[in-house]
Amino acid sequence: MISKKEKILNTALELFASEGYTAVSTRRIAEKAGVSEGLIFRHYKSKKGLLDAIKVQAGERTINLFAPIILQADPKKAIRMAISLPFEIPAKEYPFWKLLFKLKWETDYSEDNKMQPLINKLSWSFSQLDYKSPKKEAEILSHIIEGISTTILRDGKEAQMSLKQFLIRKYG
Amino acid sequence: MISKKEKILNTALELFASEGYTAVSTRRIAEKAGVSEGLIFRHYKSKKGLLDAIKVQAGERTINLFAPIILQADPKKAIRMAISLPFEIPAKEYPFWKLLFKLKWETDYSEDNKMQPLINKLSWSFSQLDYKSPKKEAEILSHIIEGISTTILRDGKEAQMSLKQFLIRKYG
DNA sequence: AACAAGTGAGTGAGTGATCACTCATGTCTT
DNA sequence: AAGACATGAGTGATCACTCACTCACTTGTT
Repeated sequence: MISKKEKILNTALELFASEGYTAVSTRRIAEKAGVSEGLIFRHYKSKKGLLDAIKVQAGERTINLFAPIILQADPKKAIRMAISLPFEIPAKEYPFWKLLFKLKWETDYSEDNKMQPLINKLSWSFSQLDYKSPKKEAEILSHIIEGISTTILRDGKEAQMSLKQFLIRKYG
Repeated sequence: MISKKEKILNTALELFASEGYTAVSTRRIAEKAGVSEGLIFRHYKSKKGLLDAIKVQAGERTINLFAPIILQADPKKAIRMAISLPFEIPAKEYPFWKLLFKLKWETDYSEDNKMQPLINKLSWSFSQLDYKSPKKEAEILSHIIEGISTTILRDGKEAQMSLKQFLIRKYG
């Protein structure tokens, strides 16, 4: 059984992702979620509070996504997993990650870089494999992964599959 | 002498870039630009029309930015110029490019990929230099350039300078 | 040269619609 | 009965946009 509180959060997430935070009214969220508008403010104080709750969830989901890579002891495997990461995201979660990528451009949210733990792990991996500049290699690969993620979120993963193989060969 | 019409466009550009399209009211644009609110609608029919005018300018500026690279006959030089691109943008133009990067995530704008001409040129360059998979190399480098651009627009270019040198060595 | 007629940039009070948010009230569950 | 959950009409504020109007300036006529 999914609670009305969760229903509100999921609906807001979906609408914010596709149309943007300011463009979506609390009335529309309530209608689409099948609850009264007042209930939004009972559970999440304000519209901003609703967004904050989504951001908290975003942080948790990001950690969960990175966890298996961070914990991977084999540097080669860690790099392969990082490259595969954008392809592992199920399509039904696309709205969620789209919203995260949008939020990167909001002034008060860009500060804490969610990618940093992954970059650190990649840096460690390249270091283990005796790359000359592991830190720079890690930064570059993280840019590539982020770029591929962006493309996948916009156009789907199919067209990017061959690029994945190319990267795994290149870094393998 | 800068016309009021231009003043409106520049002010809207600045506010849209820093706070987002929907978050900025036409009243605030008028106040900051030092014109009446009505004038906005005389020159640009609607708020959406104002955004469209900015998008047209964006397309022109992007072409101008890529032009010297596209025209470069030496493939090595073309690649170096592409890598240097994010560092050549003057700080006063940051709001403009920030807005462009934000707009990438708006549903009706993401379709036409402004980067494609640059990717094609890079692909040609790698081909000239006998890379095995010039197309994929070009896609990857374009992701790196876009990632560096994003970082520079958010945090400034200083911290990225060493990465630029690293890339030029790598691809040189 | 003088003046009437016309043009369009520019104004700002005013419009209905919609915004985030409140609160008196109703309906469950125990 | 009582407290938590839930409602939706109502609130002032703000939204994008309109419109009647002014005024500096150009154009046509004599």
